[in-house]
Amino acid sequence: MIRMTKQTDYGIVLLSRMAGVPERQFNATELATESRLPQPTVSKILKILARAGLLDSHRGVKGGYTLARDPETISVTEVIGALEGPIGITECIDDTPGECSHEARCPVRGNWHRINEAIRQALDGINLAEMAQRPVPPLVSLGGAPAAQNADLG
Amino acid sequence: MIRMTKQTDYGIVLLSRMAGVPERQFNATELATESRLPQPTVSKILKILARAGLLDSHRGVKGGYTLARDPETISVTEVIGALEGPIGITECIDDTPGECSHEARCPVRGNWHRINEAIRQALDGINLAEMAQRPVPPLVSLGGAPAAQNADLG
DNA sequence: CGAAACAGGACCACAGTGGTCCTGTTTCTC
DNA sequence: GAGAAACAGGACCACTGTGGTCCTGTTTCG
Repeated sequence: MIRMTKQTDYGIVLLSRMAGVPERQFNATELATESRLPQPTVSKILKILARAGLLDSHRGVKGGYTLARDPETISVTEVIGALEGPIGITECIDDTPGECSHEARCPVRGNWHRINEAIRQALDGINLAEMAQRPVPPLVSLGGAPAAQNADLG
Repeated sequence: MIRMTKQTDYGIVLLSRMAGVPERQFNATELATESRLPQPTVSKILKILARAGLLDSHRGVKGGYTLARDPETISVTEVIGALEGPIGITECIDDTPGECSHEARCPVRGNWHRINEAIRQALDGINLAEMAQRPVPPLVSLGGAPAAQNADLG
């Protein structure tokens, strides 16, 4: 499975929640409680997002975080970029020579860019406003209808 | 950065090389030498790919591996799936209930599927034959006429 | 029968991640 | 002005997973 770190996972969850009420200010404790995530972890993630410019921070007693921009203008790509660095899969994301010891004879170097670009574009097409929507009805309150045990993707 | 393991990275490199001469048989030592990768690691990866049905293995002195199918019919999705499990980013890839402790209140659960699906489709559109092509001028001549550039993705 | 190559594990060092904690600094309230 | 609340910025640590090696079969060719 292609993994992204939990930090990024959580970050998107947190931002999506904030995107639901874009103008409101949230503080770390509140978001942690709502999300059932550990408070220090939430705080850490919010700090990173603020430093990346996705959130505005307000210090002091009535401080907290607000979205720096409209959720429609914040793509998933940006969030991932802030929390994990540039979108990409291999070490040869950019064209900096000398990064890869197999550079000279790597037959797929150019094609990785194709893959990375495909992923980047896919993520670029999804913004926080869309993530804040709820496309599926709540699963839990339905009396626990058992889903397929080995659900697969394809 | 969204990472995939080096194992998968190497796997795609190896398969791409094999896809360049689809009918030929390669053994692990040979591929390791060509790719400048450690032989045991290459061997390990090839074994996994064979078990997944992407390669046919031939034991004995003149044994080795051949592509199980035409490279055009093997997508990057399949390779990644064989080496890392199902394509996806979060733990809630499938709809199995109970996997995620935040399930009940996770506002983005359904939307992760959108992201995962976008990535899956992006990777699905790239096959081994395309990866075997050389979009950059060949630095190591293999004596074969370079295939015509196919449809560009980017 | 011996050599070469795959099959299938066990095993280990190491890096990266997840998570906690501590010490500032700012700002609101009393 | 003092105290509390909340962000800022690191340091720190346990643990998982990955990358890589190695060993013991088993098959097949010469």
